[in-house]
Amino acid sequence: MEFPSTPFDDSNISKEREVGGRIDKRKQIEGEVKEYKSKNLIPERNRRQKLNERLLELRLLVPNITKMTKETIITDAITYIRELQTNVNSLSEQLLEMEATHAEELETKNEEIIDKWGIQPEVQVAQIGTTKLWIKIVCQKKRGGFTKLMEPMNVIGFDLNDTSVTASKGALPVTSSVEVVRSGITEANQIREILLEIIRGIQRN
Amino acid sequence: MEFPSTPFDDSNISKEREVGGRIDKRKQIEGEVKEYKSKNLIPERNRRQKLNERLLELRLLVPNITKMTKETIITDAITYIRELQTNVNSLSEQLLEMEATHAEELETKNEEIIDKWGIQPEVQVAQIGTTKLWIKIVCQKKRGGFTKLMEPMNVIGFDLNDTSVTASKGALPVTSSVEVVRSGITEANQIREILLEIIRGIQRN
DNA sequence: ATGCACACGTGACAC
DNA sequence: TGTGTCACGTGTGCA
Repeated sequence: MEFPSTPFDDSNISKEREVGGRIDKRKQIEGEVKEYKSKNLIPERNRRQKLNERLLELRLLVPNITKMTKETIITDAITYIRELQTNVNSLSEQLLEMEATHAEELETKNEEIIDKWGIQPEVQVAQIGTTKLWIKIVCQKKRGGFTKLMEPMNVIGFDLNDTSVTASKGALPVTSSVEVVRSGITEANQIREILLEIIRGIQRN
Repeated sequence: MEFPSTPFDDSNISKEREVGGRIDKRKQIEGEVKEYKSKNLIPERNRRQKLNERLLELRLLVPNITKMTKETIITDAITYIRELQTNVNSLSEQLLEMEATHAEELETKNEEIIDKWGIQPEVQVAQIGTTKLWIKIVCQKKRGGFTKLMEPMNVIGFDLNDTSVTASKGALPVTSSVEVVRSGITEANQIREILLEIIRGIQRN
């Protein structure tokens, strides 16, 4: 990284360079030695210095500097800001688009799977009492599927009461309140897995 | 949107304001009326004007301006640039991360599906000659699956030669060169769909 | 020599 | 009253 040119500097400050060519000339003309200083002099010097410091700081922040002129520093900063703004815009656009396509792709994949393999079985199990469960099952409708689903549950040791089956197109939602009659299994998640396996078996055959 | 304060302006240019307090004083002192103008005067005016224009342009580009001071314009621009830079960084990071998680999620979903339903059947069909096809099938390995796959193909009217079956764990890759003996179906994609349906039927039962 | 960029000191002006 | 910001014209050095 090399700077294109020498920057402006304040190193001449209070050097004995004939600054502004002002004081000295006046001295020559008037023949006086009265060194008048404006009360503004020092604050103004500080102001200029601070401004230049800020300018250098800005220059440090902006890459691809062409020249070290005050004007070009600002101009380059302007183009750089524009660049950054468009970058931010395009990036957030990409992000949103990607989010959308992501969701869409997942949806497409789900549809594709349903199309190929039928509805993905869904099982919720909630333990109500010590021996009581609430179960919700959604699986693909199939000929004789309901009895095929109920049979193994009896085998496992579940006693169903208050079972509601709402027939919908393609899907078979079942909610049931279950009394666990003879079974050591009481952990909801475990029961859920077992039911899922049963349903998959039915759905495959 | 309201500007916080009056901007600096160049409207005083060439007004009869005792600029710099310089010329007039000199006139008073020397008693002459010679209106000396530095050759630098006009270019310097233009330079200042351009610089201020740039400064205003910069100010226009930066939101959340606190004051209209030259220094604050630059300072605000600096903080704004920093802000934009961090924005760009975080956005591109998010983008990359999202890309990664996206791919990962799809992969997870695929694995999940394979775990639940077995390998997704994959069929490629390429027509070589008028009655010759090249077929590649990858499906889940199953007991008696191969013969179950071959039978219906004979029924459809395919005559298999140069069939290669490479047994792999879980998967059953089959590549085959097929002579279409008695069948009106010659469109590759159509054949592909039929084969897929057959495989799905096998995989379900 | 010609133009350009700069720092300088100053008066004016606003708050 | 001061305190801060500005535009101005200028002299200087650099390319």
